[in-house]
Amino acid sequence: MKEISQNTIESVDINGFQDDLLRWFEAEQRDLPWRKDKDPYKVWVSEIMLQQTRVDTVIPYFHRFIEQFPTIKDLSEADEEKVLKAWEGLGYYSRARNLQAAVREVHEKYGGRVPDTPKEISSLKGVGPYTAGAILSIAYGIPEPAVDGNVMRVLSRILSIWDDIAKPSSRKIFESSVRKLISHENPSYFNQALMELGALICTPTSPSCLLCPVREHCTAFYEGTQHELPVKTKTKKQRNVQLAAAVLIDDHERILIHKRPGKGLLANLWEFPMAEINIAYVSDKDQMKDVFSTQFGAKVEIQEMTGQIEHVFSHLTWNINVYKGKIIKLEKEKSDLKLVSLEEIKEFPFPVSHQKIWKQYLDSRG
DNA sequence: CAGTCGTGGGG
DNA sequence: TCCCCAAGACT
Repeated sequence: MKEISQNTIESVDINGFQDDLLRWFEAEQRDLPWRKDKDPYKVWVSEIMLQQTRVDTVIPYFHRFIEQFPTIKDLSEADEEKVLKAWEGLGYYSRARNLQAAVREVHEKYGGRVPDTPKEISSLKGVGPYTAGAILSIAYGIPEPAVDGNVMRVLSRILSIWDDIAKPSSRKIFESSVRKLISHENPSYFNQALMELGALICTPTSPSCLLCPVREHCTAFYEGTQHELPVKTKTKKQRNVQLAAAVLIDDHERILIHKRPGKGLLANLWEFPMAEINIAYVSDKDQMKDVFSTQFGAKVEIQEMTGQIEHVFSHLTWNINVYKGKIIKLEKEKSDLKLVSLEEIKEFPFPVSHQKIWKQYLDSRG
């Protein structure tokens, strides 16, 4: 049996820890666009974008989003299609739809002022325990915990907490730790500093303990267990889905696109007509014609298979056979089907997988 | 709780 | 190439 210490929070010099952490953050924090002011709306947008997404990825999206939707009123009045287009490529698109729904609620119910109580802010769509604490502390200076993956990693090492951070129930342990450790003079910087430390120093695989401003407070550093913490069980591997998609053109050079359902994977994004196929079949052109005809009520002619696309999601992989074809006749108007020109297609939000399809088509077309 | 929900970068 | 991951929330 491994001898481990646990819950050493009683032995932590809380004031010393706060001082060392905050001094480091004031000197070393990155110059990030959402740190220019404390506008709760901008803090909110940044926190939603940063969910499961790297800082470097978010930066250009944040700039464009705030330029296009500078205030809560602007985002409230925007078409969802525009919002999704601004989110295109960022992933987890329900974040964008939930953000707009929540912003509309703030606009109507709170007169455009982001609420500053845990109860009210947590009731907003897309605002979970982490985001609630982040907005309350960063925008309003309220000493609430904001426990993300960084904070769990950092505190698991400092306090030698061996609970599995993959389990939802573990977050409560870290929240209660933060409540004991948090600076009431500057909860905003305290929370941001814990995350910044996790991002820059106390990294997952090779933490830079010799550069760490709080290593003197760190149990894992003393015991040499920084590479064993945090404990995190791994996820199981995903399944594969075999699909066929087609770029279908009518005799006016217009392209047929399909709007995905409002729930589930890539909800409300547009795509080229696509259907799941049985790998057991040899998917020849005649069979693909039937697939697209029945699925989309369109009389089509498939010319050739132009390529294959593999796209990996968190929990599944798409293998897409891509076809090129012509539209003979659309049976009737459907709101989720549209014929668009080469110019118009740029206005619609597509998932990255179908951006690949479009790029491949344009290349093959010369 | 366990599965769903994206994407691009890095070891 | 493969796998893990990165400032989580929802069902």
